[in-house]
Amino acid sequence: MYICRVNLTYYCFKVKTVTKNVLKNSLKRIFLYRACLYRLKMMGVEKVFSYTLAEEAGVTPDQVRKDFSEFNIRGNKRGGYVLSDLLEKMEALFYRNKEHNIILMGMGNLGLALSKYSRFVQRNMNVVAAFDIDPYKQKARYDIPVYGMDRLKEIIHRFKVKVAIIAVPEISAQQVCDELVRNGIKGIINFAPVLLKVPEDVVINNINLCDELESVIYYVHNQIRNEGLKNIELLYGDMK
Amino acid sequence: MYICRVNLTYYCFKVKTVTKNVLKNSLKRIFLYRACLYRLKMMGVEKVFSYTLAEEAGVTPDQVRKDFSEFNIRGNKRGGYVLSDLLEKMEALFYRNKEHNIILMGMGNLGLALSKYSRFVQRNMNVVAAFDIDPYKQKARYDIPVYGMDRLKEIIHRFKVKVAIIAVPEISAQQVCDELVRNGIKGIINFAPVLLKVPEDVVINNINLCDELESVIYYVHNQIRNEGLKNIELLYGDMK
DNA sequence: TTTTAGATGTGAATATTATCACATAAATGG
DNA sequence: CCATTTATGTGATAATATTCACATCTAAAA
Repeated sequence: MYICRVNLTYYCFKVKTVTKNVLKNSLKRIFLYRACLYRLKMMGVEKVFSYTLAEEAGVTPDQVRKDFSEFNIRGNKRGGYVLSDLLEKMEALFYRNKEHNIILMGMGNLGLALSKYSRFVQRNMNVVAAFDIDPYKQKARYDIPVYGMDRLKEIIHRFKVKVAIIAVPEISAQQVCDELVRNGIKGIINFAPVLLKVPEDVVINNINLCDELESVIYYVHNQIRNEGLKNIELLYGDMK
Repeated sequence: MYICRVNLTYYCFKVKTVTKNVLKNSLKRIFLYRACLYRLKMMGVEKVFSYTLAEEAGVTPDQVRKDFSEFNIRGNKRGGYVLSDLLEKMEALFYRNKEHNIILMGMGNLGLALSKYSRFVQRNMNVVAAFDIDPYKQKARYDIPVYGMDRLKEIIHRFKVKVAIIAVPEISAQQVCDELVRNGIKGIINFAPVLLKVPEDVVINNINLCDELESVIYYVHNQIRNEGLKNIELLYGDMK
């Protein structure tokens, strides 16, 4: 437990050392829990227990409590968790209270769709500008301004942008990525179907739509279910 | 090792029992390896070793070999792997040789973008039709035909569709999902930010764009890097 | 107010996953 | 053609993640 003072106010900190993977896995489930909690909230639920949430999320109650423990999210002994409290703590985890400015690279089909995705705004994530090399797109009217790459540096600095979305064609993705990194971007969501090379201090989250679809096809074809049996038999065929 | 005969040809099968999670994790990495291999192929590489691929994918050589072993993908002792062979085997894994008909639910911003996503076609995944309740969209001209829900059953049967993409608003996602399941759909990619409830034999792959973005923001803000240090310190602040 | 029941939070135990290490096989060179 | 080198493939081992179990605390009941 550490105590420090900022502007006449004392803050009390707890320091916890965890391995990065523990955090990653827990974090993924925190997203899951949050989705469940919003659903339960809609249904009028005000208080949840670890087993309520576990049931909804398809995990064990222990896992829920352990995950909460990981992020220092605490409930009431015997009293479970107050749903609104839980959600508040989770939103705080994701810096929801602060505003985040994001830029969008590429105004093709996907970029256009993302630029209109209103949910980002609902969650304090503002797509402040898009960039595209097509001069026509720079002139056309969209929900957000579209610039050429020449104004990238200026916009990133003005809006203190740290995170970018890459929705450009595969062929130019790495080049765009390098340019972003050069201008101080620290986090990237990449929709281009390539693995981008970035320095160690830049976080990349790849979303490959084809891969996602193919993995579903694989599961369907091999009849691998989400629930039920734990072990499966694989057949490897070879013509003789 | 099992041997069976089909149409005068003998097939030799190897049966392997694995836990579902091992398969899931390995499969995810197989996608990763495949992406790396395509990059290496573009660079003119023809032969790879487990350590070449490991380096590219950011895993250990042992992991690569173990994963290959899981899916019975075999190389040449001392000779590494012939790149084109590897890719062929991987594509076969994903039933790339067969055609897959897919339907798209919802022709909003995201649905429209997905309907134009040409890469699906390149990988033998055909979006044969879209569905939207908006009569205007049913009349308008798109790259693929857009129908009302009344024709869902007919199309699914005609094209033997097993996999669907849900890109409808959150509010109607569960309803659409139920309708799909009722008509025999066994795999779903869901872009609506809700957790869909499905029977055990239906596979769901949720892609939540906000969550993905938020997780990047979380990593950036907490300076959690992808590489480097294995342990991190978390600070949990409370005002005193 | 005291007791009781019931849920949390977390160290300990178990299960799972990744790494190690080496037997094995193939290409190369003498 | 044999020795040697080198990369694969996979059991054995180490590391990691999940589940168990229980001490702890609190809300409700008596």
